[in-house]
Amino acid sequence: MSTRAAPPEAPSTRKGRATRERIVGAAADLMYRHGVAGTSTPAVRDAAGVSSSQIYHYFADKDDLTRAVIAFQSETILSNQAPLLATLDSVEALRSWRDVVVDAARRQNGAGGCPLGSLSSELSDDHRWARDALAASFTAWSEAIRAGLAAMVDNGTLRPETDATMLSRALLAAVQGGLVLAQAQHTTDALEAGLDALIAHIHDHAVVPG
Amino acid sequence: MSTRAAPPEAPSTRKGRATRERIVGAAADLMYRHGVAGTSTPAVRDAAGVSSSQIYHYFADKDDLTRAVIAFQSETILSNQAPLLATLDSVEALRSWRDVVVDAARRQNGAGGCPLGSLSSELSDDHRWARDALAASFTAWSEAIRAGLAAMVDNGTLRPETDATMLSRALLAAVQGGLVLAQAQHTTDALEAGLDALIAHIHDHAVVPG
DNA sequence: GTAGGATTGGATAGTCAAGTCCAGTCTGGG
DNA sequence: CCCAGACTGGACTTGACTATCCAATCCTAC
Repeated sequence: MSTRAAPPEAPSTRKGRATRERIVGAAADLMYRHGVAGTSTPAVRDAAGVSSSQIYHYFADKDDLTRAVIAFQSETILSNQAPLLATLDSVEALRSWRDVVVDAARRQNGAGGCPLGSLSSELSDDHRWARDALAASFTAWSEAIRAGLAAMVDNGTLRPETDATMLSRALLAAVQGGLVLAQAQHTTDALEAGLDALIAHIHDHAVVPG
Repeated sequence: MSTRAAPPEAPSTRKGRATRERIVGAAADLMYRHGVAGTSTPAVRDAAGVSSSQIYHYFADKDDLTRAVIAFQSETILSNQAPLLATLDSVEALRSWRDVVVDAARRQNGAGGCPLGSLSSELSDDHRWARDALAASFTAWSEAIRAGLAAMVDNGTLRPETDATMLSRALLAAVQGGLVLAQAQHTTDALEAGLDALIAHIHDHAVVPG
């Protein structure tokens, strides 16, 4: 219930911007590995190499810092995914997108899950502001997939009646669920199964050449 | 690092068993709604109508209580799912399983997500004991789905070469991912899209009658 | 009914995190 | 160079949570 206004997102000096970024980066890393509740501001302070007052100089409170972390992770993921999804022009390209996702999960044995998915699972129920931001990110992600599939319809790879919206939702659900299961099982089996089954289904809808 | 041994799971008196169950039930409910870290032992004490010492009489510490909650939720979910999955004998039966899952999510607007998925997302990275228990539950769940699909192969509904193992993993991933997205988006769109796409894919593999 | 273990109540120690305060240092425009 | 405002360091307050302790009460087997 603090009435203190949130500090501006971009500090006016170069040094200030660097400090703010260091704090967000350290917090994002810790929150990814240990959750928001499992990340104390003292831990962020040490990891970022700053002092307590810096954190509260740049952020109104821990919720405000968490907000910045959500924005940071959304930006990171979407900017990583966008180039891959913007060039979907064949089932082959879809498969290589799948490989990137699977490889990323495999590289860390499934640990961590999806940065957005983990944040959502922890925060969505109790914090409206977090849920809204995360829902928007998921929608943007799903929309990027949809646009990629739509391009495949446009270029004649997929039949015109393909429901790109539904398939993009299904693919994102498979990614999220596959990552949740990978986290517990330390295997990408479910992630691969989900994506492969859906891609096979999409392939069945491909326009048969000739 | 306490050296105190965990108390036995079943207290020797009727009253003791009832108290223990009340504590686990209250803790499961609170942890489902607010996460494990978001659930304090005082909150469990009040919700269960017991006093602090009861909790530590029946459980070695909060981790031990969390362990009991994981077991409770696994048991609850698997015993709810088992009857539906044991009778999968047609694509129609698969669709009604889908409806049960979707309706359950819709009834609470996606809030909460999957009790096991939420626990896993919060605990798997940091607590080996939790991850192992949750991985086992997910495996059992997936196996129940696989057995249902295998029955459909056996009775001739699905073609013999159907990969029931892979499809069961894909279905579970769709459920988990769909619930994660439902939690943020307050919509079962992704859950429905994932399950419907997979069921359509399975339907494509059904033995064509006649 | 009664002894002895099982169960219960509530106070409390010890720990740690969130957020505040203020004095001191840096930075950049004039 | 100089000053106003931006930035930094670290001690400190407050409050909550985990876990313990021990005396009192309740069961149940005998």
